[in-house]
Amino acid sequence: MLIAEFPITEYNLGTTLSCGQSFRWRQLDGAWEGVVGTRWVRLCQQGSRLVAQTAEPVTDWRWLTHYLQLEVDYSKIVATFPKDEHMQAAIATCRGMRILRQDPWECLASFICSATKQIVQIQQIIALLCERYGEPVAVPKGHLPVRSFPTAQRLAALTEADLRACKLGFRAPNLRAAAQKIASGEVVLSATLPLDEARAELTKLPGVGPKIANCALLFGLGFERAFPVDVWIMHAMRQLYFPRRKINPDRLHKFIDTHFGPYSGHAQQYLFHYMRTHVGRSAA
DNA sequence: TACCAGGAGAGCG
DNA sequence: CGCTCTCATGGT
Repeated sequence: MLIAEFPITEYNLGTTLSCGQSFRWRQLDGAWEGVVGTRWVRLCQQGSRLVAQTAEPVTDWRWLTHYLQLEVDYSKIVATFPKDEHMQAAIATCRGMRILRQDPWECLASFICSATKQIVQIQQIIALLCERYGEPVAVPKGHLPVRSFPTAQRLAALTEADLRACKLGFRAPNLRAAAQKIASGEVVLSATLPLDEARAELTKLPGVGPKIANCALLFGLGFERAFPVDVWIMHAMRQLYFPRRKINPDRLHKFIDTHFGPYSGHAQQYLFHYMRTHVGRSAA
């Protein structure tokens, strides 16, 4: 099978693939093209069905349904979000947006590249890394060649200069060292440890602090309570939840832990996308 | 042009 | 502990 259809409800594919949790999807002729693991795939949402096309025959589609989290009950998650006006506005804006389940290494490495970069630039950096150091992936006839995201082993073998040439700047030594520690097993990407321990493991890596660790935990390792706080979320907190009040970091984390519920990571992504698309960064 | 970007970490008082 | 500075590069 090169083409499969999946019934979907309350799923917004476009928003999900372009909201800043992943960086390799491109919109082309009303469809989305990307690479999941080592497979090229084209996705198209037609109302309540999702059409997926691959380059090579597929019998087991779980790699895709798991990545897209198609089996997840959307309304159950949104029902746990707080009922405050800002969250409700964010839900209205982002309806159907899902949290993906990405490859943990690709996700971690991508967010190591993301530090103080705009999303467009992150996409460029990752495109360069894949183009130069990824493995070729099968594509349909006549399609431009595509490569997978480079493994930790591959990046670990590069020089800092190789990475700087991919526009990583001061992130280059961090990505290199992280790749080496993951490749050697010195640091483990665990989806089964308690959240705090999994985060502590990740922050052993150079260039990985709480924000980037939480991104890897949420988008790659399935920790749905991991709550990345970047500049946009700080704007949301200051502008929406603590207007004209000084934010004490300790109090902020208590608020985050208690206010947003068991799927706070999802709620975070709603606020992030809402701020970027409908509120803006003014009055920071 | 000046400011800022899905930050982290060192140095300082 | 809390603040400031630096890191590299390019978008707006």
